[in-house]
Amino acid sequence: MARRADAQANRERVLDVAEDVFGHGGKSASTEEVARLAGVGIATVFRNFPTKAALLEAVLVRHFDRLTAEAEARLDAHEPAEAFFGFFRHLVADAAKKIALGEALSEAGGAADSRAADASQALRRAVGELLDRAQQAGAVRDDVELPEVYALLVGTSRAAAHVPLDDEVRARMLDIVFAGLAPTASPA
Amino acid sequence: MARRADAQANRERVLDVAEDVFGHGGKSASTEEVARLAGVGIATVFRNFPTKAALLEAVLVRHFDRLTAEAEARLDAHEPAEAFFGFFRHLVADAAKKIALGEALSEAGGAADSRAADASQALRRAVGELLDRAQQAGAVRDDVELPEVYALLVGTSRAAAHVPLDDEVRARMLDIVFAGLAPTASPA
DNA sequence: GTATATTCGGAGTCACCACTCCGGATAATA
DNA sequence: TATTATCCGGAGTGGTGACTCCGAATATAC
Repeated sequence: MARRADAQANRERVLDVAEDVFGHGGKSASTEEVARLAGVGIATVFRNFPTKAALLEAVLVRHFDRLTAEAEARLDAHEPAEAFFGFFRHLVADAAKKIALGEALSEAGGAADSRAADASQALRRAVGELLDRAQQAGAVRDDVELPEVYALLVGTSRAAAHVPLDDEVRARMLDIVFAGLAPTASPA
Repeated sequence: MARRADAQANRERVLDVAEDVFGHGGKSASTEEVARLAGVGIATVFRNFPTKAALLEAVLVRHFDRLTAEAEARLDAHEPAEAFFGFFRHLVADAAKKIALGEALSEAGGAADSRAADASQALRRAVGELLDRAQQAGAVRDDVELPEVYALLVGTSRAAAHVPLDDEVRARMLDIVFAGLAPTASPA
């Protein structure tokens, strides 16, 4: 019932800054830097997020949730092919700016118990939905399944995040993958 | 001129163990663990490799060199298509067991000055050669170039290294990429 | 304006890890 | 076997980074 306003604002600022810091330096970036850039003391960070892992998790959950929402929005707003390929491009471009996301995308699959794993699962389901629709629309080969598509999504994301890849090369890389997913590609 | 034999043996054992340790835990694995598993004192590790970075570099150079040799060998032993696609598969399967390799593949591009960067460049050139031959043989689209192919190689490697991907899914993932590289894929 | 419960900052603690030092051990030589 | 130059192990050092503690500060309630 006391100073709710500024405390809440601080929490959100920390989250925003953390997304940025971990986005640039990966998860090995230090908590102190987050505090410094957020203009608060270290204690404030730890008061809101009891652990560095908790902070990282909060960042990831928010990021995953946003991506899931984006996937669902595209499902409604676009035709199936555009929704699927457009989201693929969107996610990879996003990952290019957020190292931690790529790391998390792959590792969240392993970590069984956490909100981040849940959020990651939700995203995966959303991608599955996108894929289904694209296949029903005949824009993607029928014989591909989610695991390999998701692996490709993760892989291209990580490539984009770690290699200094200009936009053009990234686009060409994705075009190759998309050609491989297209139904007209070399009949088995 | 004195104890050459055991010192040399120790150095090699350390290198072997380091490849394993960094392969499993990535580059953040500790030097002490390398020493412990190699059955030597920490000092012995540092006597042979003055720095953790130097040890890591030695591991990577050796690994890159092996892969480059493998690429060149396949160029001689197989027809162009089999050489290219076979090596692609080989590298990704290798990376699945060596986390550090995937990390290094992507980062060695950035680090300008080091033997690891040189070795990485040599590997890249070998892949370029493989690609050229495959294109000349008509097994790969003419309009793709090395940067995007290499990015795909790095990305699929990282996906294989971090996601618990069974062999089958990995193969299906690669089949999609290969279909995208094939000349019969959707004409632009 | 005063009281008070909440939040703040940053110095302090602790664990970990890269790296060094040095007295002891040992392979090669004679 | 005795000698010795080389190599060895592991305790010690310094620095970094996650996390805690507590006195100061401040927003709200009266």
